[in-house]
Amino acid sequence: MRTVTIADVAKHAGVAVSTVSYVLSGKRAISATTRQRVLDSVRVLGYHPNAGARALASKRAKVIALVLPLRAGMNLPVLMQFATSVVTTARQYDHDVLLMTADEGPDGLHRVAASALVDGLLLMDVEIHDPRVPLLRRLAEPAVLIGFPADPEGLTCVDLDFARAGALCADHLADLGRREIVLLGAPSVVYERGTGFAERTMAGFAEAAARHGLKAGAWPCEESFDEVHAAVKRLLDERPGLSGLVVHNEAAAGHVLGALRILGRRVPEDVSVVAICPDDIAERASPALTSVLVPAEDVGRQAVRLLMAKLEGQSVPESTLLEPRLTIRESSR
Amino acid sequence: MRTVTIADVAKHAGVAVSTVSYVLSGKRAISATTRQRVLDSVRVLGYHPNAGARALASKRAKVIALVLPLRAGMNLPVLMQFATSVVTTARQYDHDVLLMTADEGPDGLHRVAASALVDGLLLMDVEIHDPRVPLLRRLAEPAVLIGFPADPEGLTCVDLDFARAGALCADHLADLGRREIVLLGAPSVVYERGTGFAERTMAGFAEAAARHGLKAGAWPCEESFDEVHAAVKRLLDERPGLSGLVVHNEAAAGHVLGALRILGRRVPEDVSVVAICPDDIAERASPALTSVLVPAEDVGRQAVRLLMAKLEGQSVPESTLLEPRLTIRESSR
DNA sequence: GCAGGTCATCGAAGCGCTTCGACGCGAAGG
DNA sequence: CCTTCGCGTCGAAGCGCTTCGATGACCTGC
Repeated sequence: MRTVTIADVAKHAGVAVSTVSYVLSGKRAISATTRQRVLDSVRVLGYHPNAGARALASKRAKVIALVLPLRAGMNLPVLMQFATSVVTTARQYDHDVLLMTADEGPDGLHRVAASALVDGLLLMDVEIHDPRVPLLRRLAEPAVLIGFPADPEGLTCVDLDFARAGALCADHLADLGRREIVLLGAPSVVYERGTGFAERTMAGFAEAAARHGLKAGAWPCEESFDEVHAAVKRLLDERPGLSGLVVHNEAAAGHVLGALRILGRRVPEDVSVVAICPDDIAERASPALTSVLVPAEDVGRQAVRLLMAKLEGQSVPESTLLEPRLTIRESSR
Repeated sequence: MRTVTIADVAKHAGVAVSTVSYVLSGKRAISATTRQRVLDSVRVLGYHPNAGARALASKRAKVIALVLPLRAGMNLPVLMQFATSVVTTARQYDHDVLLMTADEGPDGLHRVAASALVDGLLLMDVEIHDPRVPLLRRLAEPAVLIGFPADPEGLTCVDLDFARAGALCADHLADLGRREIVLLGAPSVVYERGTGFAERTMAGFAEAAARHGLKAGAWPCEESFDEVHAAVKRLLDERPGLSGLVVHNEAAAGHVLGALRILGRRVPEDVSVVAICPDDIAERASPALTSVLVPAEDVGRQAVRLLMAKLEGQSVPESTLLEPRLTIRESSR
């Protein structure tokens, strides 16, 4: 049983190969009757265009690369939601997704781009000084970045507006009458790596706190229960008047609540807690956390759309910031 | 700047196109001098073979599909480790990985296979009665499954030997002199879905417990802290003599320890706890959990190897069970 | 010293598809 | 009535690569 080719379809429908191609691509007008005949033949024979041949002739592989930082330190649920939404959205545009890990580095990107395996690139977890960015600028293939490098000039970047998110949290705590607040952030290694989003959150938070005249501070925060516990203990020792906490660290959020409980602080009576994390984590915590969600699905969808637009040759904004949304739950009032 | 083709390389090296091809594929003997000349030209010109053309001519895309269950209920870190190891291993065989979500279903598999987009398939999270299995049997493309359907006849399946894992846990607890033990498993929805590994663990556990003459039981277990807490409370009420616990649920493992602490049971003095989960979770828990790790990386590597072997036309075992390893930590003695 | 065999290389035929230019035909316009 | 146009369709030329058979050149061994 040989695989069905476009020539088989053409013969079966009694038309030329090119006619079948035009029916399938819609790039030229075809009469309704012919179109229907061809479509029927396609169905009857179970025809699927050969991806390689199509790519070769059209110079479009209909595949995009998704470069994921498959290493420790990232929040997995978010990554997954993101990946899912990228795959789903790409399929809506009739594209598939090639999975790459960041540790293939710039060479890997160059390889898939140069071999025309993919038409475009989606890079996640872009760092401030990302070695891949200079390459991207040189590449013919369009790319969309999740996150912002130091100089986004000429690139296309998408992200949650973390500065607004940080500010939103501070605003909320201020509204609740909390006067002394602290931001518990990512593990210190993340800051050292210069991942932009952590810093932008801090900046937005600090700005809003200052605007409200609050006493505010920001601490990095590790992810194991013991380390979180120790950090919260130190925090409460240094800031006995602490009444508001923003946790920008998905893995630590649950532990923070546990630590506060053990250390005799009631949430939300004594301390209001707000997290910047995916909804599922916030909801599962006890008490449920007021949170600004990282809209991983939106980011993925938006990123794919931008990439598709670029593939069409349309021009797109350099920077797309997604508006954060605060959901109020039990942990703050 | 047109992209460099094999013809450019041939001209630059002063040889025929086919010679370049043979140098690159190694499928025919080429003299050392010619080979070197060609390789130099490749380097100088920055040649990358066009993936589409290669696929078309050779009928090999050098891409495999990885079908991931990107939905709730799976353990994300494990999934990630697995995905990473698949991508890394595939690259070692000079293959790339196309990411697919399970929700494209059998049609999606058929599409990528029929369009020759991929040469083979790797399916994760195979269920007992998986609708994709009949399709796989019909497909020309080789496939490797992670997990076991009801009838693995004619397929190629890889998994941790969960029965041995369950038994290993029971053995360990018996060795410690624990006489009354319980297995806390996956959320009940997982059992209802008929995911084989959960049941096989239970079977192995029960068999070993019986062999040691232990009083044993098995409970499903949800994943939120509150539900875990409630379940553990109920468990202790019903089985006041409980002295050994096996937790086969990565998300709940940490919560179980917390619940025991709150309910006044010391670990490991009163209750020894063993988990079946990735090492990182076991290590991060407090006290650190004795655990049987799910060797996600091994599974991924092994699965890719099997798939590559099948692509070479070699015959491979229908079933590959990976031996579990128990790591003893603080939570049991 | 020549038949037979290697070894290294070449040329050309596809692989299955897209796309461009051409063509025939009926309708519209002069 | 003849030209012009546009619509629907066709044929053929690639796209860049692999692979098969062919061709010399060079050894062997009798």
